[in-house]
Amino acid sequence: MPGIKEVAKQANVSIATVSRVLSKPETVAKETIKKVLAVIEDLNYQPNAAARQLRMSETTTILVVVPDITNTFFSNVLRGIEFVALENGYQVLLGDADNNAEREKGYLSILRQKKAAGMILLTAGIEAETVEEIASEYPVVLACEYLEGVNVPTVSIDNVSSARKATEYLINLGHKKIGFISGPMNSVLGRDRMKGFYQAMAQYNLKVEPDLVQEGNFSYKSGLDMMHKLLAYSHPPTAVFAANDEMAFGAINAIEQKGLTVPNDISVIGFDDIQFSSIFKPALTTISQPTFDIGTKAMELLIGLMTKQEMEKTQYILENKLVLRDSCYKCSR
Amino acid sequence: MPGIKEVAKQANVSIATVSRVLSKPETVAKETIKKVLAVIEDLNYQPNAAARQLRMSETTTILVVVPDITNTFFSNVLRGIEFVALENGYQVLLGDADNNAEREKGYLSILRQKKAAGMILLTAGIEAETVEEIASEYPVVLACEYLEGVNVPTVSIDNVSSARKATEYLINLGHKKIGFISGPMNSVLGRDRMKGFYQAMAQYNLKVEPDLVQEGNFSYKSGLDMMHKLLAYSHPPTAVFAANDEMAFGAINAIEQKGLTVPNDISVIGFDDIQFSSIFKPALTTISQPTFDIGTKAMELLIGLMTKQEMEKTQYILENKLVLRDSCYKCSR
DNA sequence: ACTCAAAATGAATACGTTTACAATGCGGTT
DNA sequence: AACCGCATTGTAAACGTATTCATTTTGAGT
Repeated sequence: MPGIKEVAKQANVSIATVSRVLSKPETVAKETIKKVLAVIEDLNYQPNAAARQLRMSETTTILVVVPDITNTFFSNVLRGIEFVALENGYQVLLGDADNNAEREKGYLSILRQKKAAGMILLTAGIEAETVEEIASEYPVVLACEYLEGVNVPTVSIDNVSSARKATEYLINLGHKKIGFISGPMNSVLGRDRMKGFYQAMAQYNLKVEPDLVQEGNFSYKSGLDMMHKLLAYSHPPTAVFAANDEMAFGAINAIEQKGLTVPNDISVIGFDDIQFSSIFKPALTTISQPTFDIGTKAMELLIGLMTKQEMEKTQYILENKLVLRDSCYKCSR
Repeated sequence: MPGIKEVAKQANVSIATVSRVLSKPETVAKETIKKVLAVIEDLNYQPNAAARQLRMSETTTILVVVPDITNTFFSNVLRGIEFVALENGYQVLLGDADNNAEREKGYLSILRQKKAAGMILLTAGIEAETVEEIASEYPVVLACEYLEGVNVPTVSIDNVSSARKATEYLINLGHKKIGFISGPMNSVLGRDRMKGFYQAMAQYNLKVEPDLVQEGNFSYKSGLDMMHKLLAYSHPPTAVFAANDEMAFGAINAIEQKGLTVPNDISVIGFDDIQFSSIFKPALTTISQPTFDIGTKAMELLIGLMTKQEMEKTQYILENKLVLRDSCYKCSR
């Protein structure tokens, strides 16, 4: 409630001095600083953010757009972002796109209104060119997804090679008939992981049967449904690669509903290594992403952009690893 | 980039009319509106949020403080909040307290700087009196937790009676030696749920053995550890009530690690009904909270406070229900 | 054609800061 | 004594918008 001029009056100085005490203390006499600080403390004065922002034309808020806040994978990245944001005096504005490209687009106005100084996109439901256009005007970094040919600072893992790695693991276990439950084809993530699957199969001269590739939408239910579809074929796969963990859980439960067991009858591998993957039974073999690190790195990158620092590098591919647990086993057939 | 005066110049009107076109269109001629709107469209003009906020001394941002963004229980509430926030033109600023009261306190300055018009607390790590003090100065609503004797608008479930209900269910199944894995005693949630447990036991004249009550911290690992402790006693319980689902998972996995099965050897009931509870095996019997609704209701309440509407009611206790799944069974001993 | 109320517009101010610039005071140098 | 440089402080102007008040335009009624 009290403004800077109230402080100035009580401290018997000009408002300029008060302002300086807060932002450039080295230019004001120690004696005065002490006096002013005392009044500030006394009145519990806090500078008005809007006024400061207007004057300086810069804000300390940034926007993070998440496809689904409920997914622990994303919320972990978010945690990383918030962590370094806070450390550097930034606040994060949350935009839950709810898997809806239109809603995602709506958040862009926040940048235009200068309510946020920059943005981190945890997904790209919107078209690549729109992203590039926005990025040319405002500080933007892409996390989790790598957009081919788009020159926007990015931090992610290599989804293609990771998916290849997962598939190879299954192949090396002796599996030949391998099913794939993909993510939605309209997402980069979905397409990249599928690409990796095909690469691995081709590399080992294994034929991928179109019937054994089903498109899910990253949800538990789609994993369950698609697995049931796969099980209905005359020659079901001996191993299944699900493009994320939640779908893998669905697949496993579908298999068990049919009276079969994982990994003895069918092996299942997932992707992401969310929290529950190690709690689930059987514990899920999966690709682990450094979610927290993706978040911190993305935020560091964004800070670099916003403060116009010279950047040695703007594309980061973080390491991921295959974590071996109990849901895969050697092929017995 | 273009300001209101650029629009004014190109439309050949004063900045006042441009402003009016945006905020009070009914006071300006249709002809002019069309002209101005065209220029706005053309220049892709967006009003500067900081300037507007400074002039009107009100912002459309609200702050939500979450104890742990990673917990799907809270992220679901958050989703509800964001949903109605967006619908009403508000943005939500995220504060992840990371289960740290100090960090939680730090977010209060955001209110003082007027960066946010109000706040929703999804937890109360800070003391009740601090909350009340803040609430007397700014619009604040409490969600998820009910603070005894604190007159702050609240939406939650009745944790005490729900915990009682869960315990009663176990008792009616014939269990007498019932263990309890509590939440942390420094949280209201933890204390309330324990209170319910004791009430039910007392009501049925069952003795609660101090050894069978263990304090966890709502994490999977603490559930696992505490259950191992319970199993180590000479007369382990035949049923266990875990104060949240994650600890229940830990308990179940601990039981199975000992070669026992749930629910045949020991029944386990949880609390919250997070997403994973129906996926887990055995599917978890638990108390289901209307998380999304808690979020929407809390945000509606906050909007009411911020717009100074007359409120018929400021304390909401939402319904919860016991969802029966596969982790509990009749006592065989 | 003239009047007058109502409708539409413009000029000017305030919101609470930061900061460029000017003003002041002080000690030391010539 | 006059002057200079430096440290400290104050004055005033901006930032982009909303709004009060005054002014102009419009249109209906005579």
